[in-house]
Amino acid sequence: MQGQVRVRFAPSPTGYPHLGNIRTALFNWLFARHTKGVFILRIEDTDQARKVEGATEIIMESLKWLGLDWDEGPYFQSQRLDMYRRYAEELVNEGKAYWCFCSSERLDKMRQDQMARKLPTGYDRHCRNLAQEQVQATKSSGTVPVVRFKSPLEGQTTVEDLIRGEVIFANSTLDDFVLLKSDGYPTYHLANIVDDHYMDISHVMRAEEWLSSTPRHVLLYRAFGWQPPQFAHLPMILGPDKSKLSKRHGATAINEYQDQGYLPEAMINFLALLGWSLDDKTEIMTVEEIVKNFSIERVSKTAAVFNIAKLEWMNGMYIRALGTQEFSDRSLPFVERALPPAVKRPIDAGYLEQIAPLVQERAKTLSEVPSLVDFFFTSTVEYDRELLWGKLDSKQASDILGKSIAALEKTLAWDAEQLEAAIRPLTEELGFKAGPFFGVLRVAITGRTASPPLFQTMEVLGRELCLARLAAASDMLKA
RNA sequence: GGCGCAUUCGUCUAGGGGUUUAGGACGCUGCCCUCUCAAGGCAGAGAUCACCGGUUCGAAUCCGGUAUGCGCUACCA
Repeated sequence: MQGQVRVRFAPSPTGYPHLGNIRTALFNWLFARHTKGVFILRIEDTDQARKVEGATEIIMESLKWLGLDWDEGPYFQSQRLDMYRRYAEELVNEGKAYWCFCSSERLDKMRQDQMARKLPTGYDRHCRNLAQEQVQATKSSGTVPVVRFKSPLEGQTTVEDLIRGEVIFANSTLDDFVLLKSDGYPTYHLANIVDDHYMDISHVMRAEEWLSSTPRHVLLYRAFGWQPPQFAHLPMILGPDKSKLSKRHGATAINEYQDQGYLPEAMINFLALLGWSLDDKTEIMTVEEIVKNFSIERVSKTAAVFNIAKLEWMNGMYIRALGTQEFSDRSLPFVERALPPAVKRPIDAGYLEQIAPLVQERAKTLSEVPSLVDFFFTSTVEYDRELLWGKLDSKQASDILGKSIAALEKTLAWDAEQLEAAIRPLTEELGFKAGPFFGVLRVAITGRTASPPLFQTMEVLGRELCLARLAAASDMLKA
């Protein structure tokens, strides 16, 4: 299939995928979907030492959560060891690579030395020209070698980058990097090139940190006689201190955002805008719109600082756009998980749905919902009695409560309209403004000074609970 | 130290030589709405487009240099 776009997301399972990784996955996916191409998932598990148990599963779950479905894979490099070894040996046989027996001690010392003398660091090519017999002898003595690539000593290598243009590297700055490690695993460089070629990858879209090693990759393609794919190095995502985003910056793993109640659709929208833009004004977009409009030409060159305040805003926008039922359903697991243990389970979904419209526009994340709705579920509410009167005094609060209880006891239809009709006239009667007056009732009923509108809250809470809480407040003032 | 990339409001960004008194968004401030908190509406502050030279009638936009930031510099990816 000539001309078809084939891209891949190739994470290494050395940890949970963070925002930067996922943004890379997203851009690849967007490009594939936009071009009706193929999106491939490949797990680059060639580092046995840093491998993290369960990371592959989390990677796949995260992609699924966001709706980034892949068409092929997951492929695992650890299952293709023979192939990499074969290609490494092929290069050795052709004189384009060589066996290196240098111990890590020697390498360390060499590096220390170079740094101390302020010289560029890099392998000193000690084993580059070993005689055939020497290689055989050392091998049979039991020393396990690595395979190193024979980088050209002079000339330059040009990388064509779709985002950055032509980037030129002097070959003298490239050392003889390792292709095959002594444990039989390939390095990233080898496995990556072999796989990208073998999988017929048309575009390599990855983070900018890879730009420096791209000339090595170009050289490798050339050594194999293969056509390199097109490269596009994406701008990096930075923490507030402008350094590469990492665990140091707090929550960076994508699944933490899921736990914190961010919606996948908001996450996609936000991440898409980190390094890409549609125009000078459009920000809220559906995935379909993003897919339709995505292009590498509009990817920016400059690194972006991850701005969580804007993510929160955007998530709030998406939450408010949800239907009540949808919002309620998606909040349920969070409520189930975070409400006090005393609240009986399972949580009444129907009741939650009644509450939902009252809190929906007040939540920036789903994980805030439990703390917004808890007083609807507990039998009583707790608060400091001073809260009850606020700027008034306890005597006034006591009057307000007494009169309100009396009026409410006579109210038969317990809906917001009737409740307001019963209470509001009292404010004038007793000479208070509505604010402070309702404030007393609000604290008595919800236990807090900020809540959804009073009468709607009372309607949902029901006559019995409301009267009980008002009575409790009244008693509290007498005590 | 070497190599590479980048540089527009605090942050995300628009801008591809004259339409720019540099536009939008988040955040911030104020006002309106209002029973509180939100949401919403309106207004405002906030960028000598890193700096210095050059090209041009004209530069945020093109070209050099400098500075700063970041990345890479592993038998990690």
